[in-house]
Amino acid sequence: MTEASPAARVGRPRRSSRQMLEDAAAELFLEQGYPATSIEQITQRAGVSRNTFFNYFGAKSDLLWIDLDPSIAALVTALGASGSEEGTRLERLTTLILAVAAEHPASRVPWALSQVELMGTRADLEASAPARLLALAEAIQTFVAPEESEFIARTIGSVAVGAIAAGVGAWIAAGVRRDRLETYVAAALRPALAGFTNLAKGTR
Amino acid sequence: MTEASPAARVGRPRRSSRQMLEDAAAELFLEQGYPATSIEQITQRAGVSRNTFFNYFGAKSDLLWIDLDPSIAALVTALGASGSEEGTRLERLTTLILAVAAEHPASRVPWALSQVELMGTRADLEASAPARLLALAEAIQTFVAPEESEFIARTIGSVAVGAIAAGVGAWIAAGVRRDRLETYVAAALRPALAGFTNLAKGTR
DNA sequence: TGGGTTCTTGCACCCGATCCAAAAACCCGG
DNA sequence: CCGGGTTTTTGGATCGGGTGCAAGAACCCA
Repeated sequence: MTEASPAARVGRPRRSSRQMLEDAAAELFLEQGYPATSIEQITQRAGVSRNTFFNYFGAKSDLLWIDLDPSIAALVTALGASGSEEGTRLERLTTLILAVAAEHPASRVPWALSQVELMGTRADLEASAPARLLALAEAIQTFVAPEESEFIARTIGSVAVGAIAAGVGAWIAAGVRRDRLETYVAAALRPALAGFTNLAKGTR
Repeated sequence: MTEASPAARVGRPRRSSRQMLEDAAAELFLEQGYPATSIEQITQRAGVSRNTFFNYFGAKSDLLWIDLDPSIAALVTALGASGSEEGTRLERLTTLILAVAAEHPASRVPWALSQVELMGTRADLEASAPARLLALAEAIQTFVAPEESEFIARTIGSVAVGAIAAGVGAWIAAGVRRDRLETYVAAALRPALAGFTNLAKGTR
């Protein structure tokens, strides 16, 4: 996705181009729309070379996920780092997801998603979504894996991601008067995962 | 996705290029892998011009979905055409999905999916999946919309698609000794949708 | 002052995708 | 059997995202 910036304290320092690139891109996307804006235009406005863009972003579509990527990564690491506290992993899954959702800054509402039709981001947004969502699904799967069959673990991963996506989508679509993110995610996630409790005796 | 072929009985007849293109592509993907195979190579082996490819397929990645696209389309139309029989729409949703799954030919197991790592189809497969899955999610959403709130309808769409994907994935991964497709889809779909029944009094 | 390291840049290239105009192949009415 | 109307095929041109590479620039430290 996005190149990590190890902030090396040796060698040539980066020209702090990253933020400038993001800003230039946001401006141009608003002016002309996403598809009509070429990477060259972005780098031109930012005052750097075209290739420099790829030092900071792996793809043009990475710009669409600037607001969400940190929280997605946070959730993935949270799932990986969670020790064995009390409660079934399925219960703790919901808790963890909602906790990360609660920590997501209310200000960071992805313009690429809220203004899809205005900026024409849909196509690239769709194409670049699975890379994020599948990473999430896999993290969820391995998180619940110890207490579920492989098949059910995978299913929970897919289903949870679907629910999260629906929740986040509703949160974005709600407009400026929107409630807190956890509210939407919880409302979608709860019923989606309800059917997986006590599945031991049954379909498994 | 794939261009419709109205089979016009006037004008220049199509060379039966479509099947030839599919075959040539399948061969080349096996020989060299998907990313290493260019559209030009495919059309060359099929004996047609490069542009002809785009008369039959909207994108290279359409080749990856040859086996699944018909069933996806069938499900979408089935959801759209379903009159008002008995039972809640949520119940009929499962029935419809499983019916379409049951009609999917057992022979049509997408090689692009079963041989992901062998043929290197993952990246393009991911990028082209949402176009299909979102169409499905929307169809499901509008199907259950009359009996659910907008938010819950959307959530059901996302969650059901997640479950279906998990089921189909397991079906493909099961190898040649796989059971019938409906079995896997049912096992994933049932628990995923269970939590949405009798939601009227509660989270709604 | 001279490495070693990292960032930047230019250049070349590949490939998927789109657009357009011309030619080819067919059907049918006259 | 000849000449529109229609559709497919094709070639040519163009665009833009993405990759690879090698040279140079900017910095730190010894």
